[in-house]
Amino acid sequence: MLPIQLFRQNKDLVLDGLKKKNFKDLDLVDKIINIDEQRRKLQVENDSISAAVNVASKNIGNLMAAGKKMEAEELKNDVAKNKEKAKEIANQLSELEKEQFDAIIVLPNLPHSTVPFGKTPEENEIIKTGGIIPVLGADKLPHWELAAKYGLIDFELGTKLTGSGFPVYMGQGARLQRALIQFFLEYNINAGYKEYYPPYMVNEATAYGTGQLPDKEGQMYVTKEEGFYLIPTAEVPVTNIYRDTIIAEQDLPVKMTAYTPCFRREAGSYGKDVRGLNRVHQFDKVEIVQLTQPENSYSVLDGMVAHVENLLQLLGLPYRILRLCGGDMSFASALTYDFEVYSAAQERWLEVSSVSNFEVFQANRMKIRFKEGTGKTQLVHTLNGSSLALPRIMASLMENYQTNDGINIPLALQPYFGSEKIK
RNA sequence: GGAGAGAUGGCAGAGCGGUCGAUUGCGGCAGUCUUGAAAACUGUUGACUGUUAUAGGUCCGGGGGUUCGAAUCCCUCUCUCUCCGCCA
Repeated sequence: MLPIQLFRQNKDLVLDGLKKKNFKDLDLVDKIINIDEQRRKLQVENDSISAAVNVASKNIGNLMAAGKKMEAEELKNDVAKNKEKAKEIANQLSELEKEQFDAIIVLPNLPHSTVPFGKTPEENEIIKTGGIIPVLGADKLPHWELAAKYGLIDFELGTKLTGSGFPVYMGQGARLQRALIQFFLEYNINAGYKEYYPPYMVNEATAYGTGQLPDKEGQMYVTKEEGFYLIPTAEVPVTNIYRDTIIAEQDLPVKMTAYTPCFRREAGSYGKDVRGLNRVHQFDKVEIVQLTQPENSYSVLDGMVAHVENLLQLLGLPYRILRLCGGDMSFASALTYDFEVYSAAQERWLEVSSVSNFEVFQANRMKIRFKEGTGKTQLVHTLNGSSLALPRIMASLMENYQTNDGINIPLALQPYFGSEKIK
């Protein structure tokens, strides 16, 4: 949620940002500013009545103690009148507050100045390409066929147990999955991230904090009795660890990592997009989250991008890094870099990580603040990224490293996997 | 699932209708003393809103009520703890 101060101080900045994000309903900005002015006027009125009532109440107490009952009664009448007026104002006030909130909550975050203009994924900016795309023979197989050939993943079995999009990993496939999780976590921990193992279900307040609610309600699974949401990413519980807290400045940056399964309903997808591991309802991911001072957040973002890039290099996968355009960015993000790896049998790029700076957008909702040296409290910037999402890494590893007699395991992964090759 | 107790500032813990945003202790910060540190002593130490700045207003788990006035009384919800039952 955008801080209201921004509207008062820099309306043009808000408007320009919203345009870049292709937000249509720009009239909301003026509406919010108007409401805010009215609201504050009423607030002042309300406060002065409260002040009068407070003084009168104290006087009544004193008069009663002095035995001047008549005068006390008179004052009581005054107070009663004031309170009637106050009630009216309070009603208007809460109405305005709600109106303001409803208007401001639907506004997306403002994009960073480096975010390119654009509406569709095609307009994302490719800022870097790395690694070498392997040359495969004509008999190359897509990962779903490799999965069947070596008995690594059973998609139909998952359909039997649950439904489509819930693959069952088995044997060497399950082991590869476990090895990747371990590898990613260790890599993050070595870079100074603290490991967390959070709940896989969260309550409404938590889902709201990171912006899943009210924006993406339909994308999450919900439990029937409790109304808990199955997490679509570890970002949700992990960032919320610091909800409603004031962090000492010397404890920044806070660096957290967590492995969790992720659950996404992803209604409306079809065709080659959902084939095999390309898009599933349950998948594993290792996430990194940082909370920082505002002035550091963009260098921290660069650091996280380098961190994820290095991980892909260790796996020897061909990758590219995209800076998302305004129209393709998520609701809450100010700047997002997507990482895609090339899956050499499908001959397509697959998104495996998304690294974003949310600036104060999430922190404002969650009231995550820090205390400066001067004693002033202000909102932190929140950042997160995947390092990494598992299924598409699996897909690309399988396809790119396939040989006639098996699938090679990259060197960096071998200590975790326990052998050099899947046969 | 059954029975009982409780939720107050970073933590511990008082307050049970009026000058309480809240006694006190610990912790934190600053100072005195010291070559330095510790100890001791002194002072200071919540958040939000708001004003040019003062001021003012709000907040004692959430919501509602009684009252001129509520942390204090009533209702309700949520959560925590203790005991019993059940269970991996």
